[in-house]
Amino acid sequence: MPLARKDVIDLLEEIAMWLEIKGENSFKIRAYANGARTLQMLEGDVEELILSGDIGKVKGFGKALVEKLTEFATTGKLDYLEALRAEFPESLLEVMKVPNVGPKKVQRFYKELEITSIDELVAACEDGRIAAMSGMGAKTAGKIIDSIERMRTNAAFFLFPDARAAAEAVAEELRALRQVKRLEIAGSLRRYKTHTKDADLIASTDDPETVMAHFVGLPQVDIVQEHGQTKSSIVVKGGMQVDLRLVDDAMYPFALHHFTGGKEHNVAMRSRALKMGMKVSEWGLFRTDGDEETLIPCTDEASLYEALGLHYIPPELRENLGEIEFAESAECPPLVTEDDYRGMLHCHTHASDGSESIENLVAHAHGLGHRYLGITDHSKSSFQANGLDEERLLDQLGQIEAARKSLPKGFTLFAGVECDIRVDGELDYEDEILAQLDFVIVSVHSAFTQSREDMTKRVIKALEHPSACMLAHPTGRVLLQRDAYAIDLHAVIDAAAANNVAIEFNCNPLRLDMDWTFWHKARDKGVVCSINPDAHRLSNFDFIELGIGFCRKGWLAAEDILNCWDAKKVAKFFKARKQPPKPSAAK
DNA sequence: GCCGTTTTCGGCCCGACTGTTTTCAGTCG
Repeated sequence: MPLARKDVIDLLEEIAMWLEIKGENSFKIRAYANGARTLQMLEGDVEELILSGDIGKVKGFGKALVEKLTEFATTGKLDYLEALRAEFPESLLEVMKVPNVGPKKVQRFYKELEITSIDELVAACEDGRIAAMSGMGAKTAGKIIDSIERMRTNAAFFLFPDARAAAEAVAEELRALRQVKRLEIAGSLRRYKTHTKDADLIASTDDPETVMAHFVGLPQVDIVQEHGQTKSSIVVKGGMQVDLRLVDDAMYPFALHHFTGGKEHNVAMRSRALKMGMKVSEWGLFRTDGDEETLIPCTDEASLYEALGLHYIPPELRENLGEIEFAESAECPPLVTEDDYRGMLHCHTHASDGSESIENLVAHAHGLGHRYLGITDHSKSSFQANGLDEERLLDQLGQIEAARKSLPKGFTLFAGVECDIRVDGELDYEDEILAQLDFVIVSVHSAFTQSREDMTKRVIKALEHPSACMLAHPTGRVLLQRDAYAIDLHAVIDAAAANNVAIEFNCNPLRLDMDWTFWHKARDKGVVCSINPDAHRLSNFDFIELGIGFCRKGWLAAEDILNCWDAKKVAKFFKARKQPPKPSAAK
């Protein structure tokens, strides 16, 4: 049984968690947590990386981590972790997940009250045992019960568009106040993370008291968690937490930068400042000289970066995944914008499971300023989606041909299909049928439980088919609902590059697939990206904006994205891929 | 536990809010 990346990540994360509960040195804990995080992004076969010893060359993996990972990769277990597990009941890891309950409390509850589970914690809060502990009180017990209640009733995470909509609603109310000078949504929403726990708003004002009072009194407030002078925190109806930070307008760029994060980006920025004899926080950038601190004024985030010897780093890239090193020597490449988008290449009509006619889709796309559109209904194996058999597909081809006679001037309509990749990697139509189309998208809609090896082979075989032009939603994940199927995406990316097949960034907010973390490397290997909402109705075109944001996060520029090319170049890309079918003996 | 253009030892990012204290620990981001 090969060692999966996820097993190693889970291992390191679990160790970090136990060390926290034990009350270990926080830097030791961070070493394990950072190791897990680094592995998430590291390319290549993790088992190979460990067994070859190359893992030791990766920053953050020192002697201790290398030894432990080697033991785990060789024997399948780790004595160090077993020993940690033996010290505490495993269910304490669950208790750690309760908001406002951290390692110190977990440890005390366990040692003093023998609490090992969330249920036992609730009981102890209710019967007064928690309140009776030194340093605790009735409020603490009540707060813990509330946290558990919220954790159980609300989803822990919110999808990007839901979270942003909730944040926008609050932001709009606050912007309407004359006391608010500047306000922005910061945090993970500004960085385009696929899902988020809360929203962070940053605003500048001369009158924090009034603004805060208004914030905690908004009609959408369900619970006020904190109400301070510079920071307050509410839970809005629907369950999402929204934090507001208020600063003086001169401090706004520092606060905006700080609360945009991400955490690791900030840590790296502060270390950098220290090395340069400066100090940076949400309250400013200071030159330090002994106890003397002199503020270095910055009018915006760009000047903050400049003061630290860096080119500007767009928010989407701030994850400490190489962007700081990049910005030391070069300007950030021009990332794709919404204005670059010229046409959508994956949508469904009412012939399969969409709700619109070809004409309506064309009119809508044209109305949005698009210059072309690709029609791609499901193929025959997708019974659940009313997939088209050969006869219906050819009939649709005729309809597209007819529709082309009355297209808006300069608009191009591509005839395609979203063709199922069958269990064995074969495509869902004969080559002669596929060859009649302008382009073919291939994707998996069945047998999600195949082994990683079989699924990878299956998809790669489809990419090697001469008609395949694009791989749609490469992992099949449905965020917060269904995990990705097991697949070696790095191998798939290599195959896509070798065969010049585009990979989709499916910007349906439930999919956002292939994940942003892979695009930087995929682009470097020459893979072309195609941003598509996989539209089933007209409103789905709105998802394109999300796709642009997430592809910016993946470091992509307009030239890397098929949909930003003009129709002629797109057609050329499809044609280059498509090869004429071998003459059939029957004809 | 990791790391090194101050360092192989001694650092490691910084601050707000809450609850329980009466100066601070815990938690969060």
